[in-house]
Amino acid sequence: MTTQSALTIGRIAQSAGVAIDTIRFYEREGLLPEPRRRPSGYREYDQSAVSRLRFIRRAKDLGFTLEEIRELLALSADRHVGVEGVRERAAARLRAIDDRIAELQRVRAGLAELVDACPGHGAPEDCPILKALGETTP
Amino acid sequence: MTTQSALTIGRIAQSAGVAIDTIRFYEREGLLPEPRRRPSGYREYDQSAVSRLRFIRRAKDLGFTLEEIRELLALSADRHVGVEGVRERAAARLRAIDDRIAELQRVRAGLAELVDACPGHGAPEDCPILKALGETTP
DNA sequence: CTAGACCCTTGATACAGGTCCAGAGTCAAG
DNA sequence: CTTGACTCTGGACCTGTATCAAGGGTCTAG
Repeated sequence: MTTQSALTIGRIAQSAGVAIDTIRFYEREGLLPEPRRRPSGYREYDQSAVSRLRFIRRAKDLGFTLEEIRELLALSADRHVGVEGVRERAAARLRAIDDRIAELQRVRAGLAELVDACPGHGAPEDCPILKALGETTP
Repeated sequence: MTTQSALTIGRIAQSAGVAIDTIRFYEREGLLPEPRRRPSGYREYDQSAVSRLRFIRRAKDLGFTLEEIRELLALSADRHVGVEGVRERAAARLRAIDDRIAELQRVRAGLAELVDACPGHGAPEDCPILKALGETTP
């Protein structure tokens, strides 16, 4: 089903949509296993490397750090506690996102109030934004 | 009203709640004006330095970068276009926050769906989180 | 065979926003 | 005067996530 074609780093970079340097960087960082090498030293990949790169990209889009992704990858290979671990990490990430959203909404509310109250002209002393930031004029 | 007491860097660090090194860093970066010096070379501050440090801290809490804060500070000193500029920057920041919130909510929805669908046990092949990330088992 | 595209390694660089250190000088209290 | 806390400078270092360069070897199409 899967062709065991030998892919070069350039090819998998292309099909996964990441830079070649990034792939070598991920390898150094332990996110990608070290691939086979040709006698010349060229790295040789198969399709699974592309899958893994896509995994990484999507997880990054979900806001996981590379460190967390490393964990997820380790967990996903562990068929004992793997799935529980993965679900737990994902739930934790979800909570972190919720916290971040709440925080941003707080900040947003504060800032929106200031922007609304600011006439947009006049003396710096009368600007509620500057006032709220704690200054009148330096 | 305000005492013109000579404050050392340690004192203003204390009362503004930032590290001494950070103050020197802000000075180098042009966020704080260079203060007077004692003959010994010690920096001498007055209360306004504390205000400015608090300004910086609050603006940082609102998500402004140091670069943006530098701008805000420059604008706040400009009594011609100052207030308009400040209001505009604040409004831009508000829009950026809204964008970020929307993005996080998209991500959150995607992740929540996966977490809900994951049974939390069983084979990695059956975990929708891992599946969605593009892997079965490495 | 050759030209040009590709790949290798090592190490430097970038961004933001600091933090830490060494070695030396200064200040205030007792 | 001594002691301990404070400050000075200059520069190295940190995290995270890459990106780039130099100098060389390899592969493939024509």
